[in-house]
Parts: sequence; C-alpha cells; structure tokens
Amino acid sequence: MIHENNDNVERILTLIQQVPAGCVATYGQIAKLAGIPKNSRQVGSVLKKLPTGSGVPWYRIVNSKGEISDRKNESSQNIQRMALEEEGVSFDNNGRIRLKEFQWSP
DNA sequence: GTTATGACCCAAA
DNA sequence: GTTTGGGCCATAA
Repeated sequence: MIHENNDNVERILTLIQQVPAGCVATYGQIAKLAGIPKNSRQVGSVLKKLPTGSGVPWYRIVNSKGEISDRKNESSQNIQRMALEEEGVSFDNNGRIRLKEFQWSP
C-alpha cells in the first residue's frame, strides 16, 4: 500500500485531537496508538511541519520524561508551556510535568 | 541510489 | 534519580 504514510499522518493528527484539555500525551504514546510504535520520531516530525492555526493541539504532546522537547526555535517551547499552564497543567521546578497526574489515557 | 538529520524511546549502566 | 548508546524510520538534500 503506497499511501501508508499519509494514513499515518492522518491517524497521528486524529489521535492528537482526542487529547482533552488539561491533559498531555507523549510522542511514543501517540505513535503506539497510531500503529507505528517504532516511529515516535514521525510524530514530532509531523508536528514540526504543522501549519499555524491548524486547530491541532500540538502543545499537549510532550516527551516520555514529561518535558517539553528541545527544538530549534525555543520560543515555540515557551508558547507550549504557556498554553499548558493555561489549561491547568503544572510543571515542577525542573520543567517537568508529572505524567502520573496529567497523562491522557484513551 | 546514498547520507544526514531529527519536537523520540528504551534498556542498561 | 541520571546519562548513554543503540535503535528506529520518515524526510530532505
């Protein structure tokens, strides 16, 4: 099937839209649910290229440690943290989210 | 075709 | 708790 990759992107985005406000999900979690457990990097790749105003809550996706992952443009990270705090997600002194408390479970 | 890169993850140390 | 090395695979050049 040659459209497999496009389907992956579609599934990734659909899943992310299911993450409710006030919760977070990890890249690996989304990848697993999307049926591509070994390619969590693709999740980040998709989000990176996401157009602004897409309506996809990209900021609810964090890495497996509960941190906002590093990237080229760090202002994007500030936006992400702000958006999450706005929804009630709290960070500890080390900039981590307690996944036990805030991680979404389908 | 190859190589480099990356919003990742996990087991092992 | 942490760091590290290896694995992963789509994407771009």
